[in-house]
Amino acid sequence: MNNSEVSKVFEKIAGLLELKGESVFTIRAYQRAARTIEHLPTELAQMIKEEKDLRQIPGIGEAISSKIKEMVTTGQLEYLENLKGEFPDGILALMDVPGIGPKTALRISTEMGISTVDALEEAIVEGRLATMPRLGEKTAENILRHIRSLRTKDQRIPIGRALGVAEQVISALKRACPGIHQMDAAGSLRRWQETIGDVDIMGTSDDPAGVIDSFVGLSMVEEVLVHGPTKASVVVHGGLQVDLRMVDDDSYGALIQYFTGSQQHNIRLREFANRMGLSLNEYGITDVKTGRVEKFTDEGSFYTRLGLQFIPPELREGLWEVDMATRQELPSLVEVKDIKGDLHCHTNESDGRDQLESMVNAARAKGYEYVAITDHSAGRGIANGLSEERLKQHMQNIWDLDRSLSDIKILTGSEVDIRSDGSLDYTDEILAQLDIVVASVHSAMGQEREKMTDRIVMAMHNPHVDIIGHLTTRLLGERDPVDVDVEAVFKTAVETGTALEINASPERLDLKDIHVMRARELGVPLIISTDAHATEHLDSMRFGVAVARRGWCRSADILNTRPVGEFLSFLRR
DNA sequence: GCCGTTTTCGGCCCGACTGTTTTCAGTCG
Repeated sequence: MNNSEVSKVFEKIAGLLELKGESVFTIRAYQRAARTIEHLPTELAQMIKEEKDLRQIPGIGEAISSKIKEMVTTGQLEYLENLKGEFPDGILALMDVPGIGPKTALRISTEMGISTVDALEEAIVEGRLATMPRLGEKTAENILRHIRSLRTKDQRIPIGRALGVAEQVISALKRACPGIHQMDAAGSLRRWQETIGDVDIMGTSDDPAGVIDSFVGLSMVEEVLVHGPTKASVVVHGGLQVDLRMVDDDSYGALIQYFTGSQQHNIRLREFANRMGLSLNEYGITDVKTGRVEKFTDEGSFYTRLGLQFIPPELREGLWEVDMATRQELPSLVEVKDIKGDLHCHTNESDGRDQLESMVNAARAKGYEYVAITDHSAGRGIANGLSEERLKQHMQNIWDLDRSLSDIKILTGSEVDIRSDGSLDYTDEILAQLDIVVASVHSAMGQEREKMTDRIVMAMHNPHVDIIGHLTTRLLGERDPVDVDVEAVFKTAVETGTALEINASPERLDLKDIHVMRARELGVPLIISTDAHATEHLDSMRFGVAVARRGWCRSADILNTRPVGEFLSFLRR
């Protein structure tokens, strides 16, 4: 069982314990464990293999630790099976509908004999649900709406799209309303989580009501859900929900802290504050004894008041960040401005849109010291991959351009296919002539775990391979990751000195955050590249940097923060 | 069920909204 499966089991247990009327603190303990495990960088199975004490993980004690061991070693959990037996089938599915909690689910199930969402929908349409005591028309209607929206819209959307929407909204409002003082996206977007449920925007202004009015009137707005004087919710084209909340300047710090979350981070922070005799909410910090409330115009002073180092939003997942901030031990995270070069770019010689010169000029405009041109190898026929002949000519063109420019070093490279048997798409002679070789999987993605792992490990043992591109080949919301033993790949990377790419394309984000965290722990060389297929894609670097930050990377953990000379000596090592 | 700069026992984040209600339970984030 992998971590996400274990996490889901604990979610289920929490749900069933709610139905059972178990202590809310027990329920909360399981929920917390589930969320923590979801964000854990290391596979629990790996930790057990290495005989690590699972109780080192925050929120995991004796009972949960032994349940994890049972699951990982036997593939099931007796406790869950027994618990399930106490309730009708399907009841957890009912609880997945927003608006239906344990109490309602139990009543629907026992009093009406309904155990599926479909049957529930039918009952509502026929008016049967509304006849139950304490469940009126409005409740029934509300549940129906949620059932239907669960079916019609994607739950979470990739961050690339959500960020685009948020930036459009913010810039449109700033243009329309000169009285805006501050305005930022909060929530999972500000934490740069890879998928986003809805967009939360906070702001302050001379004329909050005017800003709200402009917001609901934006051309991209399809439906207005709520429209009050300080808060509004809308649905924009594509079905994404956007909330805007306007507050007073002196509340802004506490508010954006609160709405940035995560919920788990806020809980940790509030527990910590409680031990200091302070109580936190979205309006400020209250001294419990005196009842005096302190307000904060910015988030930095909020954390400072608690005696904490500022915690970057990307770290706010409720793991160790609060503890480390108390000791001022949070790392200084890598930033976009630290990046000195992009190492994965395509031109129109293979499947890119723009010419070599354009791509290089775009990289120069970024102030990069180096850029690698890595068009596809021949095996990618569909991507207009380069034969050895064409590659040689392409290299010549790159050398010529490189000689004519003094402010940037252009590296000759290739994104070479790792074939299904682990061999590479170019001969070693050709690879040896390139400055940089990115090796990636583009085919036979359905291979079973062992074969896929061997295939990639074999490529890493080729001395010409510098970087493994987009390790899992996933496309967010479109294509699942391949099944690969990530731990084995990381160990090989350390042995062979092969770097792993954090592919910054917002469709990929591959490695993902928790993989980056684990890779960094193990000392895997990491680089961040955009995989640009057009000049504007070079802007995606910020997504890759965000993933690296979510993996707790400092600039020293990322190879392409090194100046050109140092980077070239890494390549020639 | 977890956890500790008061505690190995006795606490556990905090507030808002909604609906069917005469004071609140249920749900959500």
